[in-house]
Amino acid sequence: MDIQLKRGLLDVCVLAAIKNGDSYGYKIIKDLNPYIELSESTLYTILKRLEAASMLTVRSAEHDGRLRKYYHITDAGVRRIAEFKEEWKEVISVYRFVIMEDQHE
Amino acid sequence: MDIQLKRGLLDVCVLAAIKNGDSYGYKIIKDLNPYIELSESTLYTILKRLEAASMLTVRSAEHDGRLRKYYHITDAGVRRIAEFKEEWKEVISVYRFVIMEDQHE
DNA sequence: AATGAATACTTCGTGATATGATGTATTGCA
DNA sequence: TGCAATACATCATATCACGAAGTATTCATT
Repeated sequence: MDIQLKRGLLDVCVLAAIKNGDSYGYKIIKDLNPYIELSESTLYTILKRLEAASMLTVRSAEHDGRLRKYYHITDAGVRRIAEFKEEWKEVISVYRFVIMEDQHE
Repeated sequence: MDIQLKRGLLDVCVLAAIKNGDSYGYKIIKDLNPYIELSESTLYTILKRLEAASMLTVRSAEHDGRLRKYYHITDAGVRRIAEFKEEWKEVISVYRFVIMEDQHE
């Protein structure tokens, strides 16, 4: 997918990926993969950003000797998803404009 | 609208705005305004980018003593809109993922 | 035992890009 | 005379996705 189109979706995808149960970096990538591709560097950047914005909290845990950082969504994170859904109405309106102009031929 | 969401839409909006007839900067902003807001500096940056990518051509004309630069869409520009419509299917798939996770409560 | 793939997280540099600020210049209205 | 609207231009800045490179462990295969 076009990188510019991704920009508006990635943050919310990550929040959605942890909404129904805490998850960790590697798993989030695997879970999102069928819908949207993102690299590790991208994901960890996003996780840090969302943490700084208090949209998720982190807890470290050891699993089979390996470190895992579990991410938990906050109320602000849940609200962010709700906002996204609201904004989507505007996105659809913009999409319709493009289609309308395109089919005007 | 969230700036990140805009990023994937602006270029195509500008192309759509000139698809059915050449237009100029100031008019493009007014025409797009009901659907998506963008400032002059943003628009002129986009127009330059699209011109560099051969998605539109420019022609200067004088109108009431004032300079106007009319922008004309190229075949590549038309193709860009078609590509956008294809990519939109992926966007919808991502949106559905977010909704699905959100309503999982 | 050794090798490599998979798991798991981290940091850094880079390029793309939307936007505010600022500037120039003309037209038209109050 | 002054101000809003029209019309285009440039610059600096902040945000962000991503590749590259690194560290370290587990597990299956040879």
